Amino acid sequence: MGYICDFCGNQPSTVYCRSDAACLCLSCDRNVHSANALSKRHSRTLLCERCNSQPAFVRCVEERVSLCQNCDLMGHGTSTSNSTHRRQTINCYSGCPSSAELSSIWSFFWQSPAGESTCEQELRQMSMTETSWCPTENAISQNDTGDAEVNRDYNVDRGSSWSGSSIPGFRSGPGLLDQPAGTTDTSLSELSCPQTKCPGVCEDDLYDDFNMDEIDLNLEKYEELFGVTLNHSEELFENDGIDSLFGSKDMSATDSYQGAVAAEGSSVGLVNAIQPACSNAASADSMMSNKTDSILCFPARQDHSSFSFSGLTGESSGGDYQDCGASSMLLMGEAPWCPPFEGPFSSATRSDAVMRYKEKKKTRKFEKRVRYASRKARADVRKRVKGRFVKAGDDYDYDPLNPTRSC
DNA sequence: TCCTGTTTTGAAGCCACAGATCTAT
DNA sequence: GTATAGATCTGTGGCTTCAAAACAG
Repeated sequence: MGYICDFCGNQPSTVYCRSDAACLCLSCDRNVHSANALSKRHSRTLLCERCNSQPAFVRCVEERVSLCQNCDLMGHGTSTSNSTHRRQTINCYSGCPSSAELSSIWSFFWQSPAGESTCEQELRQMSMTETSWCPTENAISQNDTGDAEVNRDYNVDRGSSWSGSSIPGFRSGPGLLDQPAGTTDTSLSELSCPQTKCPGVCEDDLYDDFNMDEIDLNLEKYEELFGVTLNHSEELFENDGIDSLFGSKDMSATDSYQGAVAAEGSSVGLVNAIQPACSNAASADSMMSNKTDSILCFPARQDHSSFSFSGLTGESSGGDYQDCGASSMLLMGEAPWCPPFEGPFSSATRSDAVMRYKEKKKTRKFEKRVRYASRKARADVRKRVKGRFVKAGDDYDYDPLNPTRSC
C-alpha cells in the first residue's frame, strides 16, 4: 500500500478500495472493478494525499488536498491554525465511473486526459453501458455549490455499509465539517446514530452488512466475562433471544452486540473483547461493515483513557485502527460519537424490526469465501467416490462434468 | 416433571492434488 | 545475496459419520 498503484505498480495510486485494501490508479481501478458484478460493488474512495495509504474521507478546500481521518485530525485539529479550514466530505463510489464522472461526484476532482495512462485511455474507449456507479446509493446529494455532501439521514445509506463519509468513528457529521472549529453542534447525536435510540432500530443496516463468517470472536457467557447483566439486550430480545435475532451461527455478532451493551458496565472489557478480531488483518473491510456497529454504539463514557488496545502489534498504526473501524479519535481518548442507549424502543418498532430480521434471516446466505479460485475450479471438476476425491484414473461414482456417470 | 426413543441439525473428517510456502544446497 | 530443487503445507467440494439438540410420547 503506497504511492504506487498496487495493481500495475506503475502509475501513481489515486483511489483506495476498502474491499481489496488496495491503492489503485484510476485505470486499474476501472479495470479491476469492471471484472464482474461483485467487484463493481466494491466501495472506493480517493486516497489520502498526505499519507498515501489510507482512504480519504474529507477534502480541505483551502489546501486542496484529500485527507484521511488521521491526517485530517493532525492537520486540522482544534489546536492548529488550520482548524477553521473549510472541508468537504468525500463520498465513496462503486461501479466503473470515468474520471469525468468522478468529477461530477467530487467537484474538485479532475484529471486531464494527458495525465491518463495508456491503459486508461484505452479504457476510455470502452462502452460505459455496463457502468453502474451510483453515488446516490451512498446518499450523496449535490448542494448548490456542487459540493457533494452526505445526506444527513444515514439510513439512506443502506447497503453501502460504512463507506464514504459514513466512516465509523468519525465524530463530526457532514455539517460539522463545514463549520468553523469550536462551534457547538447540538445535533451531534443525531448525526452519530440517526434515528437510533437503540440497536434494534438500526438493525436493518446492521444485518444487511453482516458477514460474520470472517469474524472469530468466540466469547461466551458475558455475564462471567464482564461481570454484569445484559439489561438492555435481555429486555429487547427477551422473546426471540439474542441468538435468534442475530442468527445462532453468528455468535460473534451477538458477542459484539452483547459486549457493546455490557460495555456500559465494563467498557474496558468490551474493547479487549473486540480487539483480537480487530487486530486480525484478515479483513479490515469486514470489520468496517460488521463490528463497527456495535463498537461505535456503546454508551458514552468519560473514562475512555482506560481503553486498552494493548493486543495490537507494535506495527499497528493509527491507520490500522481506522481499518478496524475503531476511531483513532476514540483511541485518543475523545468521547465516542454515539449517544448512549435511551432505553427500549416501542414495542411496535421492535416487532417491526424483529419481523424484518426474520424475513432477512430466511433469505440470508452464509457464503463461503474461496481464497483460491484455481483450487476451487479444480475441486469442482475432480472426480469423487462418496464425496471423496479419487486418484486420477480410478473408478469413480460421481463426475462433476457428467453427473449421470455412476459406477 | 422426568425419562426414553426418535428426528433433526450441524460439525468434523476423509479423499487427491495443484499451488504456495519453507528449507537446504 | 541469489537461484534452484526438493519437501512440506494448504485449501478445495461432496459425502458420510457421529454427537448434540430438539421434539414427542
